[in-house]
Amino acid sequence: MSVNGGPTGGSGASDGAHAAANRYVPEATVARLATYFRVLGSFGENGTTTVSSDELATAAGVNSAMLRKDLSFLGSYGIRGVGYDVDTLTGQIARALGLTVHRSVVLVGVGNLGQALAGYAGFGSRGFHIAALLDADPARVGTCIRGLVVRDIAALADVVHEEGITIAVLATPAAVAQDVCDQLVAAGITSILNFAPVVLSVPPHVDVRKVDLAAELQILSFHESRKHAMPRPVAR
Amino acid sequence: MSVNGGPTGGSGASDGAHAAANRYVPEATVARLATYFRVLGSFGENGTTTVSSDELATAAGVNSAMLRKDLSFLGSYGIRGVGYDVDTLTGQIARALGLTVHRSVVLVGVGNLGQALAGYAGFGSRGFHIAALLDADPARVGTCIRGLVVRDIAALADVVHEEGITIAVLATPAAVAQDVCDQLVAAGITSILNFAPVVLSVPPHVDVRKVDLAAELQILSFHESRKHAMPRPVAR
DNA sequence: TAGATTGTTAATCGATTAACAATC
DNA sequence: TAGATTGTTAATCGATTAACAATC
Repeated sequence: MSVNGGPTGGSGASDGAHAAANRYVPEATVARLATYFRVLGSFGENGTTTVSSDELATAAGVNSAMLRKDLSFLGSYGIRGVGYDVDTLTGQIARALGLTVHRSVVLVGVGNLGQALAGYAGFGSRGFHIAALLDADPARVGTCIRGLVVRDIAALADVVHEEGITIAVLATPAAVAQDVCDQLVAAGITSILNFAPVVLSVPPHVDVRKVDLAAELQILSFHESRKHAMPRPVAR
Repeated sequence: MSVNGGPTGGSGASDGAHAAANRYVPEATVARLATYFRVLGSFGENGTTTVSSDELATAAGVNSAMLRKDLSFLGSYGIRGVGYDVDTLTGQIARALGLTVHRSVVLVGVGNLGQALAGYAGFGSRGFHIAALLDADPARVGTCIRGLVVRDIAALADVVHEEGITIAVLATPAAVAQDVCDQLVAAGITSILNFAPVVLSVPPHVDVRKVDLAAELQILSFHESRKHAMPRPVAR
């Protein structure tokens, strides 16, 4: 399945005014829905009940035409001349993102980065519960991190089945990431958030998203070079 | 400037066989160059001296036509019928990404995630040096993390000027991220890697890339919903 | 009604891919 | 030369944007 991109399969079926339950949603739109969801949360906390596409787009850092197009994939939940009801829209985006069902994740690899992820408050506050921590290092197994006992990677299949987990966060060293990934897939995991700087091979039914911290800096470095580069002489 | 996207400005100028120093490079290509660079590193460590576009593309998880097109933006460094020399190509990508000059970064916010980033070996091994750690919390200032003393955020301008830093990693709480961002920009930072779940406002000459961990899980959640969704009855 | 704002269309733009001539 | 593989073209595909009719 797609690795940080590629279209989201769906029907192209007909639809009534609100019958948008399962429409095709472009991958680029899905990524932005997560941003809209977060920004809507801030509006809600402020007590704002209604937002226009212009206000929401500005807060999310996108063009308002794009915002309206994105939202149109979910259905027609705005009111012309008025805007969007914050609560209604929040709920619809939550539904679209699958956040209305409880989602537990397993975190594999509690080294430097894994420990930080285990303690990252942003997961909990935004709909995800880290249900288990796993590691292969006997020195780490049995230790307690943020109230969770680190279990042996051998318990993976048990943990996944007991808790009904389908999403894993992979934060192991690069050298063992593919091996652990294979174990995750064998245990029934179908979505992986990969922090190890390797390209994972997975079967087609498994989604992988990768976060490559050094690559992000390299991309910034590319733009830095351009900013400070001497203009080239024009070709004669 | 672009926020995780948007084209990279450049000339469209003519070029000889190897005169690719400053050509326009699409943003999507820049992101993949970082992957090619890492994969080429592995080939080099293995002692491989030559790779074909097919081998490199497979290892990088992309189509070989796309790989060749990506590389063509850098110039013409392959040999028809043979492939690419690993060292030559590695060097050319390093040059394109601006990794041939030393790049120091400043990390602001040494909380849970910031501490992990400070200790993340992947930065150092892939061309970046964390030159300073800053925090606003007096309880953290003066502590030592991975051999670096945490300094007060008030020292930002000094640190940036002393070390010639233009890239910052922002790992503060969301509530203060925009304020700290403004300080970074005022101090002369022109590239920011943002881990705080907020949309940052920056002037046009500043690049921001964001890493939103919860958003990544939400995107996976979206696809999970689709995988397990009941097929909708066909409209009558 | 007049003003405001949505939802959608159509144009544009950028990215991906297959195919193949060039050439090692 | 024959075989292999690059670099580039052109077609396709998907994403973004401006503009505006629909409608609250």
